[in-house]
Amino acid sequence: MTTAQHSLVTSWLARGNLRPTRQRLALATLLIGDGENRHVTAESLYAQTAACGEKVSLATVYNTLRAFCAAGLINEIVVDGARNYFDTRMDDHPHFYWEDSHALTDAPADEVVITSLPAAPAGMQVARVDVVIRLKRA
Amino acid sequence: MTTAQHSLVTSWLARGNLRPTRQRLALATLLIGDGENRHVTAESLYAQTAACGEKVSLATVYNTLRAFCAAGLINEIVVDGARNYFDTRMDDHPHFYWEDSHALTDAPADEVVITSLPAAPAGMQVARVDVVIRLKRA
DNA sequence: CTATGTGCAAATCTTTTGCAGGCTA
DNA sequence: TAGCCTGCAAAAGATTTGCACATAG
Repeated sequence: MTTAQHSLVTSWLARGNLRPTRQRLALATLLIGDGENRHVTAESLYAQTAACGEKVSLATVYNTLRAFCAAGLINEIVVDGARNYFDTRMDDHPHFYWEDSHALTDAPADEVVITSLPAAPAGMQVARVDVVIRLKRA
Repeated sequence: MTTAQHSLVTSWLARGNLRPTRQRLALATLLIGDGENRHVTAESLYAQTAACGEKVSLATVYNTLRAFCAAGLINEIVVDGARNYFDTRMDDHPHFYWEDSHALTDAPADEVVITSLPAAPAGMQVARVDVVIRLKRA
């Protein structure tokens, strides 16, 4: 981890009022360290920590992803009943879900245009509009 | 179950090449017996069978919903990592997901207009576009 | 009669939780 | 120091599966 990454990640955690522990720094660096958006599952992120030599328990990966989510630093995306995905990008945007590989990627937001949306039922408000474009092998 | 319902449900099962067993008839009647669209989970459907005196095991409810799905008679909708929902309506249409009650309902399809959609990546095709409008208490 | 379908209990898989010890502010 | 974190193992929930018995065609 470079010093530039370190301060980026540290301030990111600070924004969520989360203490910069070794484990959180490691996970946060994997998530946002290079400025790219990431789509991970607990398992995939856990595998990455192992791959780069960081020692973080699976339970902590789960707990930390939940903590990041509760702190408004990442988003949870539901596309597959078998596992939870988390997205480092916070704005409401469409996704591609690759059904054969179980991969989740961003879809170009400017190419998905929703012209109209029903009003929320009485007493309710729209929390978010999820658009998932499910892809299968042609 | 009226005779009209019986023939409706029987032909529905036949369309999926599924034998009309007592359990399947019971479940199918609850799902499409009155012509209305239903959104169920395995648990909710199981509870309904119990409520109307039909004896079907929970495992069979799970297996049967999977069978209906594989036969193209119902659709699986993913909106909540904790449980699977099934929709008796087969066309691609938007949903309201009530986050506080975990209920899933149809959203008026004509009020959700998607003007443009990105092309599927090379070698892929769009299987379905899921639109879920997540509602929270206002 | 033969292939399917069903029920039960056990197994699986992902995610959460209790608790003792460690670490940040 | 006080409170928040972490790790481990156990718990929890939803769903699937193995196997013996039942049933549709």
